Amino acid sequence: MNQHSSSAKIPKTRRGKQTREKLLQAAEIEFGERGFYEAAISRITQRAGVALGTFYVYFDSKEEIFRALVAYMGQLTRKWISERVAGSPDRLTAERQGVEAFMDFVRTHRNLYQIVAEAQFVAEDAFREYYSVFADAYRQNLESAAEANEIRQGDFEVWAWALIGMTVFLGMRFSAWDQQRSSEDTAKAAADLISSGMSLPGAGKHED
Amino acid sequence: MNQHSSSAKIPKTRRGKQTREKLLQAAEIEFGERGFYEAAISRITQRAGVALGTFYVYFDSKEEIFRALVAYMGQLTRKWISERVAGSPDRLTAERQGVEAFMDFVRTHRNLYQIVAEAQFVAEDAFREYYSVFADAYRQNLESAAEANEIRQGDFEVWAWALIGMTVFLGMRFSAWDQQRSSEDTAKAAADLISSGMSLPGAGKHED
Amino acid sequence: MNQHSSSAKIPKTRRGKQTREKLLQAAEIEFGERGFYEAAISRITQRAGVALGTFYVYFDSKEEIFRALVAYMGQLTRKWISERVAGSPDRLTAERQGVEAFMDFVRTHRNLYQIVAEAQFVAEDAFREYYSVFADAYRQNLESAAEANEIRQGDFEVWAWALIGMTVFLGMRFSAWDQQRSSEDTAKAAADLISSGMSLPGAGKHED
Amino acid sequence: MNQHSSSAKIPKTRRGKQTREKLLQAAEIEFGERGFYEAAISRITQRAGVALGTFYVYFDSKEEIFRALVAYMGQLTRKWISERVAGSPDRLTAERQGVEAFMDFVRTHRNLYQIVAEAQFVAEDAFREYYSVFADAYRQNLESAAEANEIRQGDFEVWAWALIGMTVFLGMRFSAWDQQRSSEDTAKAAADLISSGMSLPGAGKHED
DNA sequence: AATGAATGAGGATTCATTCAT
DNA sequence: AATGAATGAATCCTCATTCAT
Repeated sequence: MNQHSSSAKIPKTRRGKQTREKLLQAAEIEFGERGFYEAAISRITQRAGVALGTFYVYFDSKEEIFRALVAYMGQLTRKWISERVAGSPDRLTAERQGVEAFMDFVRTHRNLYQIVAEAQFVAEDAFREYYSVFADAYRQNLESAAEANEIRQGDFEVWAWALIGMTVFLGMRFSAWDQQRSSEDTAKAAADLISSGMSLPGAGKHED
Repeated sequence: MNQHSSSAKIPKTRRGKQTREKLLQAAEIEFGERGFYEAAISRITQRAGVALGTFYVYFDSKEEIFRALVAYMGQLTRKWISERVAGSPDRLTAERQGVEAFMDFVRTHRNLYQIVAEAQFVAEDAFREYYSVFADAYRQNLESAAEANEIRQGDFEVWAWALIGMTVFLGMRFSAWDQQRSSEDTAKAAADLISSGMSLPGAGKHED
Repeated sequence: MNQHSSSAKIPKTRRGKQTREKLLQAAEIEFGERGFYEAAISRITQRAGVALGTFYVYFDSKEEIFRALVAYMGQLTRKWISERVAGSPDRLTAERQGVEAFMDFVRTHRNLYQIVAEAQFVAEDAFREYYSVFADAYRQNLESAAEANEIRQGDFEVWAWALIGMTVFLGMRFSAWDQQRSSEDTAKAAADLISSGMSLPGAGKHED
Repeated sequence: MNQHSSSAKIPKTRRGKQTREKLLQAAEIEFGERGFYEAAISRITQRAGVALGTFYVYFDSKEEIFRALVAYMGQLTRKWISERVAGSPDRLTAERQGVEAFMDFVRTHRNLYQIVAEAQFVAEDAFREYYSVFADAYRQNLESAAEANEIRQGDFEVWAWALIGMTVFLGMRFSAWDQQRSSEDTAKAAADLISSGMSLPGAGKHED
């Protein structure tokens, strides 16, 4: 199951597939550690244990493998989170679990987080794609939850992006920068804000 | 008012100050349009109308001027937002105005937004500084508001970063990527979420 | 009719011969369109519909197939021209027909012309061979014609090369570059010069 | 008088001009000896005694310096020939002197001849330009000569290209390939052909 | 202060050729 | 005969930085 998409140059033999995979793994490390611009193809091939030219047997350019990686990250992130969120009793619990899952994801895959973040500058379309997929799914979830009367109505398009931004920044601040707070704790505080808002308990809602 | 200054090489003559300013302005455009890595000092000096060597009269390196720019952006953003938020009757209104102000800031200074975002990879400390200043102020505001009984109690450290993340992503999505929605509209929806949360109106708060 | 052959690696099976032929044809296009240096073996094999490695079953190197092609061009050009010139009533008519034939050859086989011309740099010996064969034949024709009293005596060695040069440049200028003039017209003007020279009709010949 | 044209990147100091000139001279040797494709910028700069990067201070690319060289060759060739032909008593003598001059030019500047010839593949427009300038001048000379009654009327457009082709091939064959025949001798034989044609002395001219 | 020439390390990419299967 | 994966030398070009004037 060759997950990492690309264009042509698909290996036909088992050996080829293995080599491609080795390159992808090496690239993940190299890009994650040094960033796109400081990364060197030669270092990727060295890490992969193949000759420089071998890289170009499987990828057209440095940018192409980067994009392939971002797309792969998308799959990986979604899988990671959906597994962790699956089976939530309700939307609000799912929120908390989602934030926590993402924070743990960043802790576990710091490199991958770097790659996605830098895609904003290197391959903006891939970057947009990455988050748009999340946003779409998010919006649908919110709609479903509203229909199921688990949450109230709202502008879910905006909410989705707001929640993603919140999650990403919490992951950046409390997972990538330092890990002084537990993911669980942080997620709980975030879920509290999301579900109840900041206004005083007694205050009537929808006051605008 | 030489806003940008940072470390050494401070010009003494009036002419020197002008040249430095011209370089900073040129750098803002160049970095904003092409990003740090694709930007070239030679192009900055060309834009500024000075010789290549002149750059090194005022800055030690490419990174230094970039940092100076990020720091400057911090001042600019804070000024822009605080002006727009000043005089809010309450915290909740301030929230809405803050989001809207940031979104408009991104619309107006797209280049600057790029620079700050890329600082994450080029000058991480400057990037952290940029947001930490916001987060600290935010937390204090929340604390004050809670004391003034405008909002309820909460984990303001987390809330501050969550709110910043929301704002940044909404700015990215609905100001930088496309502007199909008005800032006002988007900010209102965000403020709605922030103040009241997603849970059903009737549901008792603080159920955890 | 394996016209192209040159040195080693001659295929024994029918299938082998076909493959070799396919490679030669693909090479003709590739070299003709892109020139020797910009041509790529991989593109030749792609065009031929075989794997990269297959190339080296039939040819030792890029240069070898190029030489084979130049030799083939020689045969082709001579055949084309001699057919068009055969049966000329006299040398002077043959001249005109020869120029015209070459010009049409260039129009019809623009790629081949490119290959021969570039051989000057890639395989100088093959290039010299190509033209020397023409020059030798040309000289002999002139000698025969002189003996048959169709033309006057002269330094046929030089004349032969001069006439070839004329023809090649006319083909280049008025067939390869643009075709604003008909081959017939151009050939007529050239033949006029060749047969009668530029000097005034009355002027005594052989004045030196 | 910076003869070698180019685009921008014009040196402003004396030192700069000298460096540019050194590069041009080194390039002439490198291109002449190895051809465009086998030539290496690094070898050019080595020969010129400057660092690799210095090349790009004065030229945008390998192709650009090559073009500059071809243009320069044009001036050089024209100057060489016109000096040698100046003062010819009549067109026919001028022809002989022209052929001889070109042949000697090739003997003396074998490298330059190579460069121009290869331009056909590397920079076709520069190549066309090179010969078109000659052809235009040639045609005008023939027209003037005809008006002065030194030669008869004819299709001078074609004649000009024919004469150039003749000259080039004689230069190639008897100056570049080997020098067994003297330029003088060869030119005389060529002039004989050009002025009187091949047809028998008695034969009426303009028989078509 | 300003200039602009010079530097050279660094890196992406191409491609002819080899070879195990 | 045919395949296609692997190789690595070769080369162009960029650009931050230095320095003499």
